[in-house]
Amino acid sequence: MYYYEVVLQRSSAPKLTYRSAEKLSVGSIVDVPLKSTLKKAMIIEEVAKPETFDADEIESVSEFYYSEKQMETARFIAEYYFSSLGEALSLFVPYRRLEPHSPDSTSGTMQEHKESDNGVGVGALRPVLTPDQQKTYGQLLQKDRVLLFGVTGSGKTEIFITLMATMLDEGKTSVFLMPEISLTPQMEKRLKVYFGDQVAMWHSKLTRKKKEQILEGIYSGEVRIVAGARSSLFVPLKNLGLIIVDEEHDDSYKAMTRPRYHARDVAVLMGEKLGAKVVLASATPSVASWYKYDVVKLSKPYIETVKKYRFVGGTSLTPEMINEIRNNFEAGNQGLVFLPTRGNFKYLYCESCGKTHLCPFCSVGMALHRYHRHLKCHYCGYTEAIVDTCGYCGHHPLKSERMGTVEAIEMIEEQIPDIRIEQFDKDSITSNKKLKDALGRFESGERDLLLGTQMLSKGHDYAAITLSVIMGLDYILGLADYRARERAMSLLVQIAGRSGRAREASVIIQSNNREMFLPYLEDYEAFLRDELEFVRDLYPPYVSLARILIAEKKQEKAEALTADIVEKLRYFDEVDIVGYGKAPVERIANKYRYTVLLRSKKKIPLLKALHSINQRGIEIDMDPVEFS
DNA sequence: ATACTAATATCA
DNA sequence: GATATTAGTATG
Repeated sequence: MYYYEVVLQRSSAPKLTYRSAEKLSVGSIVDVPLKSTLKKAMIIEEVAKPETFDADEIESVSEFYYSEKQMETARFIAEYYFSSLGEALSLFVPYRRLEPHSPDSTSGTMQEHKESDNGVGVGALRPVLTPDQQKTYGQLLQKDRVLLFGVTGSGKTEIFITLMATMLDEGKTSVFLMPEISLTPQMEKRLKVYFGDQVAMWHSKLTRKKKEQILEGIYSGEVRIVAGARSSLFVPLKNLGLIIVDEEHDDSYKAMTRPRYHARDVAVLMGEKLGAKVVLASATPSVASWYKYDVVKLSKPYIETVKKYRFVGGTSLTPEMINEIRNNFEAGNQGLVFLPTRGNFKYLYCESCGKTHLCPFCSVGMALHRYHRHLKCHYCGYTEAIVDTCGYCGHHPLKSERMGTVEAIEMIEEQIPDIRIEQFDKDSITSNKKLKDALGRFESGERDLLLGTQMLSKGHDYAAITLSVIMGLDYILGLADYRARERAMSLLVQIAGRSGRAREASVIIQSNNREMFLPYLEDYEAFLRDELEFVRDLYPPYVSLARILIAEKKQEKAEALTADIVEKLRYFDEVDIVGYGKAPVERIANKYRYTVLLRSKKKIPLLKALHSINQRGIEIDMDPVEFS
């Protein structure tokens, strides 16, 4: 009789031990009886016969299994991102055994499976590259892990396609990550031209049927390129040669539910484990990746265009901005208006000098809590009375208002009666079809103005836009986030990049921090250099951050648990407690929320400290990107 | 996680 | 006193 420790699928339960008359391999997916039901479970380890209890028998063994590499990666994710192994493994789609009754062929690694040559004799179709693209492609070939820094419109996609074609010719498969499901249809069209049925689009919103079809293709070896959202990382491709992470700066790569992994970082890890090349790419790379990885630049835009930047003041749609929109409209051109998305909080900022009222201890914006009549730092919890006068220039009163998409549209329509506006935000774009329709109406010229939130910045190709209006950048700058500057800067460049693809364009930037943005408009590298100095010794990539979330029905309990955790953490002298207290969003789903923010120069001591205090009822977020 | 159990609140 | 809701605990 054999005994095995198993973890339950999608469960945070501890490891349990079951017995089997047959020898089974680690990674096998089995059905086990628990209480009165059957559960799916994964075999983790063979163990000796337990002495303190009688183990139940494994009910059945499925034809699916996790490879050693998948197991290793899942172990890492569970350890580093503080999930159970059962939860981490459940991210992956398992492999399928080739022969149903193969005698324990040990769980294969991804590389062990040699691809049967799928009748690709003529070599994969490739786009024609410009000399610049060709050169960049050559540079990428030489690196195992690299950040491709290419301005919008520089033709990164053709280079990706060429890389994937090369992989195909070598008998290797590729994964191509994009931050948003909404971006997949556009990319699908381009990829299909070159790869036909060898490419499949993958994301969590696919129907079960569709997923099964694609998996069938992957198992049979027909599908050799998987492109899509972050879950594409976990499909069972054999012989993986390349992982591309497009728009690598995008926070959507960080999972907001357990396991709270960062797909970009896991991609790098998997690349190392599997010996696959990893290419991160962005027109506005994250400061962290810029610091960590070798950079290859592709600077020459595909189509050279001229952009005129202009800064304007104010905090809402000013007559000046409406005039710009009107002029552009009357000249028969299309335009784009961005305003910052939702945001649960309002911050105090000075209309005169544009500065945000900051926490004296954290250099982040103090949030206005009107209900409590106070200001609060969302990092350390420091609170103070509401101030009314700007600490920098003495101007008063301070402003705290923002404008939403609906108000903006009403205001523009009122003053430019004939203009046709397409609303483009979370409220109006609730499905893929609506997205396609909205973009379709704009592209066909049925609409004159595209007005929306963050969605506008995400890599969609728009036709010949000649005017971009970017509102509320100061609001983003003032967010309680150590990357507020990075977010504002990247947003500005991304949105500006949507315009002027075909001809000269104007970019109107509403900000009182002209001097902050101006030096970097044509030189993002300079920004990255300066920003690295700005965060040195305080924030990533120089240190690691971790955030502990405590949520309890009873406030006293949450508070006590927080105090208890903080007390325990004081004994770890390599870990700084940046701050702790009520979470910015104090109550969600009837639970009182508290947070602790930690900082450490070294990962290992930080992980050790966190593992020592980990318990149910708390959530640990490694490398957090959100602080609400 | 989840089934099961004990403890406690709710209601007629 | 019976039933609904919540908190606690063990699961193999």
